This record gives sequence, structure tokens and C-alpha cells, in this order.
Amino acid sequence: MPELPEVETVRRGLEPAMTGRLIAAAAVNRPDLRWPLPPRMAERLTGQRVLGLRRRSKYILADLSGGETLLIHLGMSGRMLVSGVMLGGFFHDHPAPAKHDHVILNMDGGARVTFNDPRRFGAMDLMPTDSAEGHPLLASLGPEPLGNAFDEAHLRARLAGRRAPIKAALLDQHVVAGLGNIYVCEVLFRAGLAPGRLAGSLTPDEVAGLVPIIRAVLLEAIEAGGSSLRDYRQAGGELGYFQHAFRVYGREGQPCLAPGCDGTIGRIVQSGRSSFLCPRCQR
DNA sequence: ATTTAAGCCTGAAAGC
DNA sequence: TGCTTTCAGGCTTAAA
Repeated sequence: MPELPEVETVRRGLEPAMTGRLIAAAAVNRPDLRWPLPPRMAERLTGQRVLGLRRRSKYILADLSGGETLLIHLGMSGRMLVSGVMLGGFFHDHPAPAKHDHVILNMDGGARVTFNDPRRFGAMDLMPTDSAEGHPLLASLGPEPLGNAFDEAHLRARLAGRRAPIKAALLDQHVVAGLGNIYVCEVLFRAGLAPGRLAGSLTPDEVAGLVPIIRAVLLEAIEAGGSSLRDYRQAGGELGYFQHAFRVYGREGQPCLAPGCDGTIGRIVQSGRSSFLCPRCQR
């Protein structure tokens, strides 16, 4: 599942194909993804102009000329692929129809956006633009980690007294929105914090240190076009390459990369999710 | 209010 | 080779 950097990369990749353009024809190939798609979705999209593409946490929001906003979530395996346009100096032909192509948007001018999602943990919904922030999936999200509302005071308040591991707290989208398993692992390594530390046990300095680390990891990952493991691709089909910058994620048994550390990266399972860590560096 | 476990799906990879 | 098991980047709901 795409986390914040992957979603932001996809959003940027969709802009040239979608922003300012008309949805000439929308095709909806099944009635549901994770949840039922909104009633008459294809009809409500067709003929609409895309005024802008926003991102909130791991959601993409497409504001449409008719006053509705299309919400898109990629779930674990969702892809938004753009075709019929020039990308990186090459013309991308429309691909042959593929299994799990659930929604197709044909834009005026010839571009096509295909939503493909094998596992169908993804979602789409339509709601009035002026109440988009109140959508059930968005209403209770914490602040954007790259925005001004996310700071030391906020994080301290949200972690105070919590008995859950810091790993779980940072994955909690109500604390800060957009982090997933990969980036939390990388953040905790850089912060020198063991994933099992109870959130409420962090010192004020440790909490303060997390804020710039979270920002840096996300910004670096966006810069790299996200991380491609199994499913993720950028909108043009390109791979991201931040996975090559992982210091702990997926590196179980390999040497710690911290200068002067001769430790070995380990893996523990916390509430069913893998946490990768250097037991020497992270306390 | 917090925290944990289970469940939703498919496909790739690992194990036998 | 083929069958079975395990695991995966998210999020919700129900239950503790």
C-alpha cells in the first residue's frame, strides 16, 4: 500500500493528464471496491472538468466542475496508470484491458487514467466539494506531517500517556496522517527509538526529534518517486526508487548501516505487522 | 478512550 | 512440477 510519498507521487503524475481536462467518458467495471462505489458514478463523472487534484493523507481528491469531489484511495495494491500521453519523452499507448481494471477515465485530448486494484482494498467515493473534509474517511484524520499543524506540541499531546508502542502510535492516522509501516520503521531507526518503546515513555526531546525526522523521510521519499516493492508504480508506470534508501525495512539479517555500528538488522512482529530495527542503535 | 485482533481480497514467494 | 502456506505498504469493525 502506497503510503503518503507514493500517493503524492501518483497525484503529481496524474496532474498533466487530468488537471483542467474534461472527463469525456468514465467506465466503471464493477459495483464495488472495498465498499460499494457511489450510485451512478460513471454518469456523475462523465462531462465533468477536473479543476484540481489534492492529497489528504493517503487519499487523492479530484475537485470537479459540477461541485462534487472524487475521492480515491489506492488501498494496498491500487494503481492509477496514465496512458495516451507523452511521458518521459515517449508516447504511452493505451494498454490492453487487464484483469482488475476497475475504473477507466477517458479524458478529452486522448489521455486515459486506469484504476487497477487486484486486492480491492482501494476505494472511490463522490461527495460535495464544500463538505469534502467532513467525509467519514477524512474527518478524524490527524494533521498532515508536512504541514504547519504538525509540530512538537501536537505530537507531545497525542503521545502523552499512551501505553501503545510508539510504532503503533505513529501508524495511528489520528496522531499523524499518512505514515504506514515502511516509513514508520525508517523514522524510528533514524530517531534511535525501539519500536516497542511505549509512546508515553518518550522524553520531550525524543518527541521533538521525531518531527523533523518524519518530515525528512517523507520528503526524501517523495523526491525519489516513492518506494516500489510489490505493487506500487507511479502514474506513468515507472518504479519509485526510495526502496534503495531503506536503512532497516526489509533488511532483516543484513548489517546495520549506521557508521560505526556492527549490529544486525532484526525483525519483530507487533500486532501482526513487521517492525525492522537495529537493536544496537534503537533503544 | 485505548488498544488489540480479525477481516476484507488477490498474487507472489517460500515451503514441502 | 504442483500443492499449500505465508505474507504484503491500509483501514474498519468488533471486542477486550
